[in-house]
Parts: sequence; C-alpha cells; structure tokens
Amino acid sequence: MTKRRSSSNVLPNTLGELELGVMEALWDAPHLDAKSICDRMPAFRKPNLSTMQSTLERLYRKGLVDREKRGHAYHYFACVSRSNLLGRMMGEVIHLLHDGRLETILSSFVSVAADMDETSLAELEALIAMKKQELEGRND
Amino acid sequence: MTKRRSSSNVLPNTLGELELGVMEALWDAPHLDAKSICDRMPAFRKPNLSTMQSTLERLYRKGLVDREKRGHAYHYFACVSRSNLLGRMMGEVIHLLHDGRLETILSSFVSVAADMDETSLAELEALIAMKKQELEGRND
DNA sequence: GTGAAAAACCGCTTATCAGTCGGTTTTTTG
DNA sequence: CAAAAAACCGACTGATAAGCGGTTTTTCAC
Repeated sequence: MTKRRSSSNVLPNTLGELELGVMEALWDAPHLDAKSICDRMPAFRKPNLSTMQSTLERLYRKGLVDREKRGHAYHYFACVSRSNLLGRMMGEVIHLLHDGRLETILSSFVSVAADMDETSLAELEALIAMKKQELEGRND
Repeated sequence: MTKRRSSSNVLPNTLGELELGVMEALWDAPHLDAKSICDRMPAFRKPNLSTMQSTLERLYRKGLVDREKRGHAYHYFACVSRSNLLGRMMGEVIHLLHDGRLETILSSFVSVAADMDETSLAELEALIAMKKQELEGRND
C-alpha cells in the first residue's frame, strides 16, 4: 500500500542543459545531423554520439524538434522558434502562479520590464496598442 | 574516470507540486506551523508531518520561506510574494532563452498577452506608461 | 555483391531532486 | 517527571536528464 506520489515537477516543458544547448545549435543552423550537433558543442562538454542521439530523441518526443531522413542520417530541425518556446514557458509559469487576478500578472510583467530601457518600453507599448486594435476589430 | 555531468535542470527556481501547494497555503495565511499547513492541504493529498517538514526545509534552503521559533514549533511564512516569485521565474525563463534582441522578449510578452481581454491590456498599458514616466524622471 | 564505416536502435547506468515516511532525540508543558 | 509534539536524521521511491557501450541496420565505395 504505497501512497500515490504527486508529480515532482510542475512545469511540463523544462529543458536540461544539454537539451537547451542542442536547441541553440538548431536555432543557429537549421538542418543538422546528430554528428554535426556534437561538433558544434563547446569542447569542454562534447557528448558521445549516442548521448546526442538520445537527447535528440527526447526533444523529438517533446515536440521541440522534427527530423527527416537525409541519406543515411536524420537531419534535425527546431520546430518551435526561440521566441515561441519563450512564450510557451512564460505561459506555463503564469498559469502556474496566477491567482485569477490580472493585477498579479501585470505587476510581474512590469517587474520584469523594470530592467528594460525606455526604447523597449516604447516598443512594448506599441505592440500592446496593436493588440488592442485587433481586439476592437473582433468585437465589431 | 567518470565524466562530469551537466546539470539536468536549467531553471534554478522550479517548484514541485507539494512545494507549490505549501506556498499557496502560506500566501493565504501568513504564519503557520508544519502541522497547520498539513491540515490545510486538500484531503486527497495530505502528507505525513515529516514529509511536510522536509518540504518546508527545502523551501527554507531555497529562500522562499523564512521561519521563527514560536513556542515549541517553527512558524513559517513566505518571504517572497506570489507576484514576486512569478516575476523571478519569468526573469529566469527570459534569461535562459533571450538572444540579446529585445524583440524576442517583447513578442513573447505579446503572445502571452494574446489570451488577455481588452481591460487587461488597458491596465498593462497604464502600468507601462507609469514605468516610462519613472524612467524619464530618473534621466533628469 | 561485399565489406567497412556510420548511424540508428536498444537497454542499461548514474546523478539529481521532489516526495515520502519511520525512528530517534529534543523540547515543551501540564 | 512524564506524555505529547515537534525537530531532526536517514533511508527509500519515482521521475527524468545525461551518459554511453554494444548490436543491428543502412549506405556507399570498390
């Protein structure tokens, strides 16, 4: 009679360090095979080919990369963009911690935006204005 | 000669499910001891007191809660607010995935904001305006 | 075709960390 | 002082990323 264990990690889409490195490589150069990705890793952490393969397999199952047979080897490519993944993870974090009150999210946004300079805030402002117009259009 | 392993999780401040539940409880009611927190857990997942204690210990070491001796038991309290933690985790995610270009961050903001309604966007707009004024003031 | 090379595939090991709890010691208080 | 409650300690479990060796399959050059 063992007790049902609650899941240990609450964020479904976290990456390991190597996984992230692989994504970086694939964002940098679109179609690479396992070998080439190994070669692109910094020397002090260049994994065995098998390690790279299982990491790629994991990323594939997670839906972060896709692949095609090209000759004898798979060629891998990211199927989410960097900003897409960033948005997804932010969404998860927000979902995890928001309490229903918009203000909580908004003030966190601003606390992150605190590191930004004027120009970035202006850009953000412009993007929000666009978003608002979109919403208005939808209500007509 | 075993190879140095790279860290498996790239986000330093992730929480487990129970840990998060504990934070929720402490945001809800400021000074609680381990026993009371147990009692506040939903019946279907009420851990043993020892489990709660080690969870609290972990949160303490992570700097998310602090504690005081009150009589015979520790009283715990959150030392980061919900929106503080949200902001911190957003910061981590951004740090992890941003490529130096502000646009990447900004477009993620907007993709998250896509789920928001008009009112929330208006609020966000107002907060950004405030932030901008702060920055202008600082530059005088 | 055949054989060598390269990659896929398989399965095992290790490390880390949250969750889980029993047992022992310490503290508190009636 | 004795009972009760909590702290403290140490172990085990389950999940998951990282890591790699060995075997099979595929490819291609000769």
